This record gives sequence, C-alpha cells and structure tokens, in this order.
Amino acid sequence: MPKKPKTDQEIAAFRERVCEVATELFVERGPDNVTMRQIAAGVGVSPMTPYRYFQDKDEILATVRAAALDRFAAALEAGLAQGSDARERARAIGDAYVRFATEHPAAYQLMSEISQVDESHYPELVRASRRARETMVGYVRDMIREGMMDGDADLIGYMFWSTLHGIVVLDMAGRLGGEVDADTLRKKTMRTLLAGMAVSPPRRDDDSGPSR
Amino acid sequence: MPKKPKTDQEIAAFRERVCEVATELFVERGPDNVTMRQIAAGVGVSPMTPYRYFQDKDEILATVRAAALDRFAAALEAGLAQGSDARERARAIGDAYVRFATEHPAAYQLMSEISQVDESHYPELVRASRRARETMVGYVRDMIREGMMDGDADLIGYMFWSTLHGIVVLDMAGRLGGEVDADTLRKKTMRTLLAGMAVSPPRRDDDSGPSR
DNA sequence: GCGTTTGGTTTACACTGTAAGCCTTTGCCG
DNA sequence: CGGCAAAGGCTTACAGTGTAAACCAAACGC
Repeated sequence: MPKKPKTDQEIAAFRERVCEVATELFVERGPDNVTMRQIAAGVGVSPMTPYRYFQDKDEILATVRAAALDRFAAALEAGLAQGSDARERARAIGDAYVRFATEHPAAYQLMSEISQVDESHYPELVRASRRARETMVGYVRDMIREGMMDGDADLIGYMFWSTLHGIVVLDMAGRLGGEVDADTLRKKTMRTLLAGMAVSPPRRDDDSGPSR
Repeated sequence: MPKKPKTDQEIAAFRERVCEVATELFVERGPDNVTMRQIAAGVGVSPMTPYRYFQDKDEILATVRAAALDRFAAALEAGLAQGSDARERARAIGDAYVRFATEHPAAYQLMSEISQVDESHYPELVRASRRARETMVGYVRDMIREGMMDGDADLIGYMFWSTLHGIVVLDMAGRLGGEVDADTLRKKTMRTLLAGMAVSPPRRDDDSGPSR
C-alpha cells in the first residue's frame, strides 16, 4: 500500500549520496559551518528529507567520520601491501599515513576528532575505528613475527601511531612554526625510535635516508 | 562628557571576568555548546554587553585559548624549576605535561585545537603559543648545553613534544582502547627515544626494559 | 538648562536544527 | 472500479543562535 517502498539498496544509496555531499562540505567548510539545508540542497532534496534516513545531523557526521576512517585504513593497507620485507612495509605504512594526512587533511581531522559525543552509539564508527587501529597495530605483529623487533605488539604499535599522530597534528595546527619540517621530524623520530629498540640500526648517515 | 569612562584597569578586569565565565562554560559544555547569552548571564550582564569589549565570540574564544596556553606553559615551567639536574628536569617537564593534560583535559583540548580561524589575528594567542613552544624547546637546549645529548634543539624538542601530544590526544580520544595505558606508553616511548639518541639510558627500574 | 559622549540594554534579523503537519503517489482490498 | 492506508517528500513553524542597530540613562563641559 505504500507509495513505493524503497528497497534497502535504494536507501543505502541515498544515505551514501548524502554522505558524499556532506563530506565535501565538511571538508571545505569545517563540520560546524555546514548546515542541513546546504547538505539537502547539495543532494537536491528538501531540507527535511535527510531526516527520514538519518536520526540527526550527528548521525550524518558519525557516518562521514566512519567513512573517512575506512578510507584511511584502506590507504594504510594499500601501503602495506606493496612492501616486500618487513622493514620496507614499515616505511610504506608510515609514508601512507602521512600521505593520507597531508593529502586529505580535513578528512584526517574529521576522523581523529575528539568527539564529545558518545560514539559508542554509532556502531559503524566503532567498527571503522577498530579497523584502523587493527591495521596500525597489526603490522607490528608481523614485524615481531619476522624477528625485526620484539616486545608488546600493542604497545609498540601505539608508540608508532601516537608518534605519527602527534607530528601530523602539530604540523596541521601550525605549531611547528617555520623552524622544522614535518617530514624530517618524522624521519628523525622514527629513526631514533628504531635505534632505541635495538633493531639493527637503519644507517647512521644521519639526517636524510631513514631506513633502507 | 562621558558617562564614567572606564579605566584600562577596569576594562581589563571586565574582559578577565568574561574569560573566566567563558572558560568555565567552555570546559564543561564544549565551546560550541556555549552561547553568548549564557556567558553574559554568567557575568551578570546583558547579552550584548560583552560585544563592547570583544569583537565577537571568536575573540573571546581566542583569548580563552591564549589563557589556557599560558597556564599550560606556566605548569611546564613550574615543573622545570623543581628539577636539579638535566635528566630530572626532563622527567619533570614530561610529568608536568601529562599532568596538566589529564587534570585539565578540556583546557588542553581548547588550547591545542586545530583552529580553522586564522589565529594570526589574535596577537595574544600567538604570544602564548610562542611561549609554550619556547618552553617545550628551551629545556632541550639546556640539556644539550649540559652535554646530555646533542643535535638540533628545535628538532629534538619537537620530537618530544609531538610524542607527548600524540599520546595524550590518542588517549583522550579513547583510541588507546583498554589495551594499553597512556602512562606506560609514554614511559616506554620516552625511554626508547632516549636510548635511540644514545644518551645513557635513564634508569631501568620498571617494567619493560626497552634498550636492554 | 543644554548637547555630547559613553556604558549598557532592548529590539530586530537572518539563520540554525528539527518537530509536526500536509500533500501526493502508490498499491491492496472491497 | 472506489476507497483507503501508508509511505516519501515538502512546507510550515518554532525555539534558539550570533550579532547589527536603535535606544536609553548617566555623567560631564558649557
């Protein structure tokens, strides 16, 4: 009897479309400066229509963040895939990390935002979040398995992760000033960390080539 | 002819009062969820009155952020002051950093927020920002002077800074999961970094000996 | 008494997220 | 075929936002 019940397919497509538009707007204007009306207009629909498919604006934002996290995790995994030995993969994942952050700064900010919202209510978000975390930590497990280092995989993984995150965030916030460059900072830090873990030192030709 | 011109003293006091109220509200509700009307009510004044002493809400926020940065820098400096030798001071400043972040998480978030606003228009903010940065980097200069390590002070300072920041932020965002504790992560990372710099390892008193 | 300047309030407006009601299309059932 | 129920979407309506602009009262030099 209904008008023409939308198949789950279609509603998924609609949600997808909304998220695309929302992502674009969020990215270019910042999440706070984008309005429901703009999103709706972008989708070509009346301002209240999205409310049929999303609880509220927060759910849209959560979905967008989840998508960003997924793209991020995918980028890392892609980077990982193209390294042959463990050390190469380590460098590849680091590169992929900062490449994503520098190429999609808004997406990176979006996904790593400290949410005042209790995000446990958005299962998509926790899934995507877990995936990214697992990717970041998982390759350390591989490195350990291959004998490149040893210790607590979780701990070491978080060590690298927080290091990269700290550098990226500081850089984005402009807090590095002109004095240092994010990339040399990253290389220096990574090299120092590896050296500190008594992994066979990557090379001591110092400030340039990191691993290899 | 005027009504009773306020002395610079008084207007500074008023601004101060506004900032106090605003800080409290920002901290407990998040900057976006606090309104001009609330701030004004808290100060006990009509909603438009603050506009005589601040350009707009952003300027209030910038001022509050500057104050937070100042308190942060002060906390670091206080920590620094109470260490006798360089190594002790290094640990003291690290402790002060995370203590501030954990005791005043909202203030920390506030001050380290990625501002979409061009903050170069708020001189107070850039001054406070520079002060915090100088504190973070300056003690590295001391350590180098005292022969504890060598290299580029800026680079090394940022290395520690970004490390701490990354850990703190990841922890606050709940991205460390239950698996690792921020404090052990910090200690492990710091120890590894120091070891990697070939500084004589600080001590091997507790759990996971990294540098062996 | 003035006019004038200043601190502060009140009013007004454009814009936000979203609750609630209103059309309109579509099918099933009689 | 008529009716009707339900769903999609639109339109309206409202409380609340930041802030511009008009307004008011106090305080002084004249």
